[in-house]
Amino acid sequence: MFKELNPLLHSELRLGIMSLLLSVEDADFVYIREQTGATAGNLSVQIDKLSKAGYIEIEKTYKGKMPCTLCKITPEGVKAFEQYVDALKSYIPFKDE
Amino acid sequence: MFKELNPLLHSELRLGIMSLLLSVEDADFVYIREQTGATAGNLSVQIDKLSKAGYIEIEKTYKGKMPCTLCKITPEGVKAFEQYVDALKSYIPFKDE
DNA sequence: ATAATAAGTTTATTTTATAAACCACTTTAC
DNA sequence: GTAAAGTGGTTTATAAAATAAACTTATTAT
Repeated sequence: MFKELNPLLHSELRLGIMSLLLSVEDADFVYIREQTGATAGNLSVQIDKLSKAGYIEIEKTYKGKMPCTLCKITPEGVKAFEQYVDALKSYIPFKDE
Repeated sequence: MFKELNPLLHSELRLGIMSLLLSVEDADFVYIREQTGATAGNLSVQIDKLSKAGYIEIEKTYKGKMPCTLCKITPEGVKAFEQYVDALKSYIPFKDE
């Protein structure tokens, strides 16, 4: 009847991160924080979870002298997101308006 | 950028309950438990939360001599569900296939 | 009468999300 | 230079949530 919702994606902030990363080549920590409105601590934790699940890749670089954490969605991440959306459809009658 | 996801609805079980109740006139506790696969304890708690939020109405009746808890979605519940779906769309590129 | 089952509820436990506190470094002001 | 403030995060502690286990009350079967 209802498909299981991947708990790693069924989280407002993590879903936002993934949604954002789906639409860009990559994004840095600060940009993601600004776009999602998350606190740095929360973002750090959630990014780490997504990374450990293999849904995103993290590259620590520098922008000038400042540290810069780049995030990029992986193919597994894209697949998991698509499956999550598919599962959601079992709960929700979606129509594009 | 991303709309807020009503935390009361952004829960796998509660979303399932609401989705189910949207499609029927009403449903009893046992039926909801069967359809969602939830344990009775979990279902009891989540139904209570939805009820306290005014999203569903609970009527305690009897089926023969057995207690029977009937649930029915309220207009506020329908509205909240629709808003939740709308918010979800800010995270997810939905297409009907 | 006793045992098993049904329909829930209450309570306790585990997990999760979130924020507060902190660290390393950089820039700005004196 | 050195102190103060700011940037980019991480770690740790707290609050909230989901979930299951244990319990209650009544019913049916033996």
